[in-house]
Amino acid sequence: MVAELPLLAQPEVEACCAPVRTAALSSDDAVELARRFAALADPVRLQLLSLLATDPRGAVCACDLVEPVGKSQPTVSHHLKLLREAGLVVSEKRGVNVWYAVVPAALDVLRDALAPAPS
Amino acid sequence: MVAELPLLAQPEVEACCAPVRTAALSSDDAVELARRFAALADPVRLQLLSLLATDPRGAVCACDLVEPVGKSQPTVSHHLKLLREAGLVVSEKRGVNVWYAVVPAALDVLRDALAPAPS
DNA sequence: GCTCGGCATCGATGGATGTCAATGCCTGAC
DNA sequence: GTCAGGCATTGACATCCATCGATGCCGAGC
Repeated sequence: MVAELPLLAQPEVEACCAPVRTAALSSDDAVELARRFAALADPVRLQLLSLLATDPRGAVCACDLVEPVGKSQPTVSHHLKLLREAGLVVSEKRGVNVWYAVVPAALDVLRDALAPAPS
Repeated sequence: MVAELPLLAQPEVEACCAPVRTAALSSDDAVELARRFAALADPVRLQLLSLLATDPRGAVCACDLVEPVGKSQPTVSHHLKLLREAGLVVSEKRGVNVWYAVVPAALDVLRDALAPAPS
């Protein structure tokens, strides 16, 4: 339904940690989950994610991400790197430009971690 | 199904911000959402939330929260304060002790913010 | 009154993080 | 080869944040 451009290849996303509300979190699981939520704990990164997730092309050129968030190019590049390291986005070089796309499955994992306990 | 003890009163929880994957986030919404996710971006706070959410009594005495997370009493108190300020937990004094309970609706709000865009 | 126990607050410290200017590295065009 | 543009990296700086010891406050019991 989209994509004149091929979408970026989606990586496998590993689940993580029992849902917070279902079982007591182990210390290791808590560290890992916190690391992932930390990627969402910045306004610039949330705006970037939102821009990527809502673009009808399914991906956005890095050159089109700087102006909307109102930060310098190095700062945007820095946040994109963090998002990439958190597995929330993927990137791909296309000629001179770099295109970014969200990894929906990675957001789903975080969503599941907040799911209510069964019954 | 629970509660010999009365559960803590649940406050109203205000929704916040269009879902990240549905519409482009405004700058203000992004700041507010980031503030809420920041409350989840720490292992100790996630463990505390998990302890509260999974306790069959629906609430836990602060005195029973220090040992499980392996941090000092002031540190635990500090994190509980942040969780309270983020609206993720509520507290109530019962005699000498203070009891804490999660606010499930507040976690649901964060979950909804990560919901996939409607088809 | 005094004392003890539970929790919050304060103050200090070390480490993580957001930001930007300057710079480096590629790639494509000429 | 040279040049220009796009993005990443570096270095520096300021700010925030997690942590803990010490201390304060308050309620219950004596």
